[in-house]
Amino acid sequence: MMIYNTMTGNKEAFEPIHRNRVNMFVCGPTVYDEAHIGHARTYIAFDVVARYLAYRGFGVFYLQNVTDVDDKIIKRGAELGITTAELARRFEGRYLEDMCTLGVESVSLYARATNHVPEIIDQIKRLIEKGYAYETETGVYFDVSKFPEFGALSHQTPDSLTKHRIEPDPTKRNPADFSLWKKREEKLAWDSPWGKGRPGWHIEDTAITETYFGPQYDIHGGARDLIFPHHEAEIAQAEASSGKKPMVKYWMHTGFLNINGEKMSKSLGNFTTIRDLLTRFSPQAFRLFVLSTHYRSPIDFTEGSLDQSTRSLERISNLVQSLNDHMKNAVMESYEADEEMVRALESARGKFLEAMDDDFNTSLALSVIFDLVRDLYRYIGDEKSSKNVLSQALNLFAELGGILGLEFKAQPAGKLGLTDDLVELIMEIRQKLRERKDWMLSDEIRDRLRDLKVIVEDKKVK
RNA sequence: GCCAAGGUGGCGGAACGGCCACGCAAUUGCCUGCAGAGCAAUACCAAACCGGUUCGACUCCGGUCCUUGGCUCCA
Repeated sequence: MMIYNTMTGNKEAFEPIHRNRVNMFVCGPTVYDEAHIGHARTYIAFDVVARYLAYRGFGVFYLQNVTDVDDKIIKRGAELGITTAELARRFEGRYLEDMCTLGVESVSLYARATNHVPEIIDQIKRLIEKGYAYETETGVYFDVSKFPEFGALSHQTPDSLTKHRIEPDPTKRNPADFSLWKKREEKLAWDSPWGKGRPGWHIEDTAITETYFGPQYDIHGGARDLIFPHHEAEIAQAEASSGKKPMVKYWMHTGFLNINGEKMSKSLGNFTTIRDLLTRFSPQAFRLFVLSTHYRSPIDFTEGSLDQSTRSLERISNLVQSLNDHMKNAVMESYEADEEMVRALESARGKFLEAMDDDFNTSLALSVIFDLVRDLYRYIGDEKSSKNVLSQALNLFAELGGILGLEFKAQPAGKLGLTDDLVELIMEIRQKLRERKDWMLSDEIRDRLRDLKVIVEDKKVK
């Protein structure tokens, strides 16, 4: 199994530190606002990574932080006139709901920054003791000049990192030095050896990973924009405080999600939240959309491509529906075509896993599924299908769908405010009309139901 | 300026030194009472441009042009 490692810029054979256990950390959200579809892209991608590792027999511990202390949270809380804790809990709750809707269910533990302040303080203390950090009137800073590897992940040398957009704190020795502890006399503050204050941006992640994983672990993930400075800072803090290198064996980064070819940002007004997305498209269609591009590539969100994904998903769901229908009438017989079909099923699984083994190539893995879909349509089109083959096929779709977090099921009618029984009743009456060849009325029923988003697809009248 | 990724058919999007990706959309045929679903077939040289290597390049090498992202807010 190969994983592309941002640190080395190469695909590397995946070998966890502890035989078949995988410790994996992905940077979670700062909970000051609704989660957007960029978050969704990244977390769906890593959900599939975790699912696949588990499928491959690894014991996966997937840890994610929730940053609930930050300038933006404080600012937003003040705007809304609520405490930072209230604000953070509100958006944390909404974030978890969104993830649940999107089928992101592989995370083993969510860890709040504010629940790990003692560990954060402890780590900062060690950094000062070892001479990697220094205190000024405004806070505690990491001295980048003491850590020559700073910049390795983003492939930059420390002296090239002199540009800055935000005016650096004047008490810092070097503009590239970053904050570990901010001295603040605000409501949201903790006691520390350096007086009241709160953690800097990067330290919560290394304190959390050290708590649960120790100084070294297997996979650290996040979106590309976190490579610098966030992940560089994490490496510096963790490796300097523990003395162990490397902190992380495999660095994985997802590509950005753009909207209509533009970066998503509040100032451009193209900021789309997960909730907004889900009023227009199904979570499953969005997952398919995300997985049809490799996780490292940028992906462009447009209405058109989501429509495409919706239809693509229907192609698979329609097949699974047909397989289930055939199951009802199938007999325990075997046919000539069976052997070939069973071989195709096995071969599809093999190719699917081969694609996933190659740095989680979900796009290629999906093409294997679509090839199989066509083969199965051919198979059941011959009207001779054995129960054995059909159930093997259905099991395979459940198995592979489970890896991708896709269910391949038709939308249930219940969601539309109609009970299944009522729809069944209408179907039965309409079927009688069709037997009498009352096409006018049966077509009208079909059209009217379509207006209600109930799609009727007829088979041959016997 | 520095660093990184990339330019593939009408669209989305993979792999690969020579063979059909796959999906969506389109056209035709089959099937169907019709529609849908589905099957089959078709789409002039699909590969940003210019050189080179090679029997052969979308795929390798060199150069040019362009796009996007990061450079301490950011999944």
